[in-house]
Amino acid sequence: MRIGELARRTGITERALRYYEEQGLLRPERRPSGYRVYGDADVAAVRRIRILLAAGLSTAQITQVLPCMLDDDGLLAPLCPELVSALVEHRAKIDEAIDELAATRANLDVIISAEARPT
DNA sequence: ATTCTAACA
DNA sequence: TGTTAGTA
Repeated sequence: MRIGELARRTGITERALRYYEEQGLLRPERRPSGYRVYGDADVAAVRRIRILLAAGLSTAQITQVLPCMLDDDGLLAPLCPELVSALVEHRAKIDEAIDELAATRANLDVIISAEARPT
């Protein structure tokens, strides 16, 4: 199938699909015309990519992580133990980000509650 | 009608 | 990422 059909079947824009290829996440074949040709397996591949992106992984990390992931019809499970620890570390990063945002929100609250009263 | 690359009021 | 221009 060409990019248009893959886009329809995955709900991902053609733009994003081409971007995934640039990042090495997909390696579609090329017709002599230059058109990309994807296989049925790519539909599942895109879903896996979306799951990993939604988990906050960068495209570079996804490229390395995908090879040691088990895809039990939609449910991704980390195989390599190194990957598990890497994901746990990623989770810690998220916790840090949450803390920083909470601090930022607290600073904003101080400003909001200090609203000037009419004189 | 579709897809491709490259580029950005 | 959207979008658009100019092609094949």
